[in-house]
Amino acid sequence: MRLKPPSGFRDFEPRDMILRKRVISTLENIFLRYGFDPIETPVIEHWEVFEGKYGEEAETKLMYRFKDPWSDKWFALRFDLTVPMARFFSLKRPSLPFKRYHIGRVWRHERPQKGRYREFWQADVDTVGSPYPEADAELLDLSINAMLKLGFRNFVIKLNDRRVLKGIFEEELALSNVIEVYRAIDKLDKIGYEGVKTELRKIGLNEETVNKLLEIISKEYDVEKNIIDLVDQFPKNKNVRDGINHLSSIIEYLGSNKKYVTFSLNLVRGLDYYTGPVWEIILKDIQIGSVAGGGRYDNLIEKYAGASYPATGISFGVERLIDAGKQLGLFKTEKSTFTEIYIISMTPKAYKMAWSIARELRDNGFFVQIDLMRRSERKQREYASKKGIPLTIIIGEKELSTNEITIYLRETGERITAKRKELINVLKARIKK
RNA sequence: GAGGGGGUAGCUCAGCCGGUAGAGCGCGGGACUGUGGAUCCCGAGGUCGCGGGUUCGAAUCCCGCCCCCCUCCCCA
Repeated sequence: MRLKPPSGFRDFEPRDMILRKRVISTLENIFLRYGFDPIETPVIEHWEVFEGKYGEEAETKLMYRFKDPWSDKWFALRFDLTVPMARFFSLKRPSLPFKRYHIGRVWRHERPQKGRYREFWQADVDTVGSPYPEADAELLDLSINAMLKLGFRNFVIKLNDRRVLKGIFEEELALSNVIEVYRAIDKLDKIGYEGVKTELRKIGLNEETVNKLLEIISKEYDVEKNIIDLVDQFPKNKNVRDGINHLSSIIEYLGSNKKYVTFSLNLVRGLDYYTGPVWEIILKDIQIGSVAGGGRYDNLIEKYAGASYPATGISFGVERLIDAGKQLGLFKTEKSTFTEIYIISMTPKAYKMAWSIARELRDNGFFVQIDLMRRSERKQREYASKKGIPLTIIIGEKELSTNEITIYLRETGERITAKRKELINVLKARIKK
């Protein structure tokens, strides 16, 4: 019997879960501040729901799909949370704008490596109904706040627009194999200009086109002013103009937060459903890929709903945030229990008193443990301190006779004596509830 | 799918010019009899990834397979 989970799947110990829950609730709290509400959808969907949404490679190689042996129907595990949301929206037709978040697992059958798993959590935030840049800007603003709240400082949001790419490469340069070209320029950060040059030649572009292309993508475009240059370069192209205008508006709404944003003509993103602005959050100090990604997908929902609904969203990669935060020393997995109080009993008689105190404390909302192993007082104390339980209560003959309780605070080594009747209040002063 | 590294106790690993297994941590218990995350003692736990070959004898040498990690690809 193999006890290890399948490749790319993981078990989480309490110490892992305590950190995960903290990260997730931080994100959730930010989402709520911007007025997004939670939904849940099933982990599997009918295959047809996913068909034609993500692109060829995702569908043929990366999705977990299977034929249900009982019904003979094709199903698949969800690949992201955006497409299930689109289905959900089309079924329920909530009022607009529909602002929802969804934190849950998704599955991708890729080769696992650092920061990449086959089962991982996404924290996805989307707005349906608004075609305007303010909806995109709100998500970027939210993202910046979320990153800051988690403790990240040195990050950048790379921003681009699919229409700009389309206008320049498909219309102006009339390239036929754009997908390959996009892939090549997407690698710019990794392999540099010379690397991209080699890739483009490999694709079969002539030298003139290669040079022109490199000239365009190698320019540093300032998010406020110089992106307008692009419009000047292609004055008659509507897609370029629309894209740039949209991006300019987003930047304007961001105000001082625009310092976290950079215009990246080499940002492409793989998923097929994006139609306008796209973005990715990159950590500068750490090589882990992007920790979040998203964009506008104005045509996706129409495939389910019949009518057109513009939408935009972003997904945070929970494991990447955690892995990166751990590596940067922002997060620690030292806590292995939520328990706040351990009650040590010295004798069987004292154990009865300990039991009744435990009940009282639990009734008052404290997280309490008491010995269940009939262990010695010494072993109970060892257990409490090994688990990192911050507060210990000791019950022995002395307490039984005087009706006073001894409280030991592990971190400071401080000892407090409290009358039995005042115990709850003394504890409440020490542990915020 | 391609390349690299690795699989020995729950974890991290040592042992590998062949003589059927060790450490540290962890885990369980005890001494210490009330404020000690201490110290000391004892103990449990391993088909040395799987199968075959060479050999009197294989964790160690040879072959095949499986799995894990890293990189590429792609992405969160």
